[in-house]
Amino acid sequence: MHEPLIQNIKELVILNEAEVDLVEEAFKPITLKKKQFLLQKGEPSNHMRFIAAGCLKLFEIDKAGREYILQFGIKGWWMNDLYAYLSLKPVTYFIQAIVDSVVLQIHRDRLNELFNEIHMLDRFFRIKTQNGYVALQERTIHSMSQTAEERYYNFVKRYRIMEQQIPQYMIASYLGITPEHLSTIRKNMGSRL
Amino acid sequence: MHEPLIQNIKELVILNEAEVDLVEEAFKPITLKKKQFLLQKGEPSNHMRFIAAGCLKLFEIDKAGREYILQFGIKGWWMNDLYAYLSLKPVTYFIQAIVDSVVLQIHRDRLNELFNEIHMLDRFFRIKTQNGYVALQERTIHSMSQTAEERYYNFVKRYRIMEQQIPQYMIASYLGITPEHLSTIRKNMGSRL
DNA sequence: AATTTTTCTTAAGATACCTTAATTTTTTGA
DNA sequence: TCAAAAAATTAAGGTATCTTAAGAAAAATT
Repeated sequence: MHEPLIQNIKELVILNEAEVDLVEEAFKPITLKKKQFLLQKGEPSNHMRFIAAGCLKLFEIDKAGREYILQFGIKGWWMNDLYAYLSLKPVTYFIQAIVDSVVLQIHRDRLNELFNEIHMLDRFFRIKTQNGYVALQERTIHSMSQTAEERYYNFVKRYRIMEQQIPQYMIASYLGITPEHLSTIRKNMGSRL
Repeated sequence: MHEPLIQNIKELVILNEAEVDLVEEAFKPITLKKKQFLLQKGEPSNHMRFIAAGCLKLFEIDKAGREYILQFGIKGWWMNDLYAYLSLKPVTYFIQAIVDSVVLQIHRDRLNELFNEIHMLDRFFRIKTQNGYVALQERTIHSMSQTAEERYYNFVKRYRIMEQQIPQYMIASYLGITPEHLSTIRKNMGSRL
């Protein structure tokens, strides 16, 4: 259950056995059925969350009821409404399982304790967040400089594994286009894919 | 010279006097004339950088020579091609002074030493990066869900201080629109501003 | 296997934003 | 203080993407 988490941490920092035990004890599993919500707008987000299995989406719904997907997550990814988590304010996003999933989560208070007990954990989250920031910055550049077709092509190339378990209309939302437009793009790309 | 930096760090974590001295010694000032480059595509980015005065932009230039501004920075902001800094690869972005500026910078090697000497520094950069991530995520959502006019209006409301020292065509680039379109938007907004 | 629900496709008309190009205004530097 | 450079405006025509609406295909449920 906890192996992917420990492996994920050990990719970036060194933990001794006692520390591994501390971490394993602190993270509790949550299982989610397809379409089940992990987080809904207005709730507090008191946990840091790691995806141990499955696939989830983090998204916003605007006043017109339109859904904007900020992030997909699969096994080995971290997912949260970080602003709500850090500020203790109610979340503005939703997190929902796209397929049956397992999430490991730790309460903010316990994680903050762990930061003092395991110095390397501060470092781990620093590096993780830095990497996430870099990826998001790249997405920002691409959303400004590339056409929808280019963005779709790059998404498929980069996230083949995800693409297979995610419906097309969600990918469209992630790319910032309508499902209808993505459909036309796919038709036009034809054999090039 | 170093006060804004120390203040910036002390907003988030506690440093004792010895640690303050260490930090002040480690960060070296660089002065930049308006339009001078701090970083150009292809160079390595071996320093973490803090803006002590002035205003700079971080941007990409695509094959067609078009400029896409990823970030503005003023006094009290951090600025870097984080990917290049972390990966040791050549930078893909440019950093250029918009007005005369002063930057405090520390070499990666020295900063990594400091992470071991001052545990709170790991935490400082973790929190800083988390905040940056949250801000970037919000920008992503807005670029998907808002019109150019809404984005401009929010930019002006949020970054009044910046807006005054930055030419309009750069703000257009940051917002992902053409200078011509921003001009029309301003005309249409008219008295509403 | 049949039915319902979800997802994907197609197409026509609408619109936000872009491109190009010329002109005006503002800022900079000699 | 004037000339040159940089920045902002205007406008016409073009294009990427959206909206709406309907139907087809695929997947889930009974």
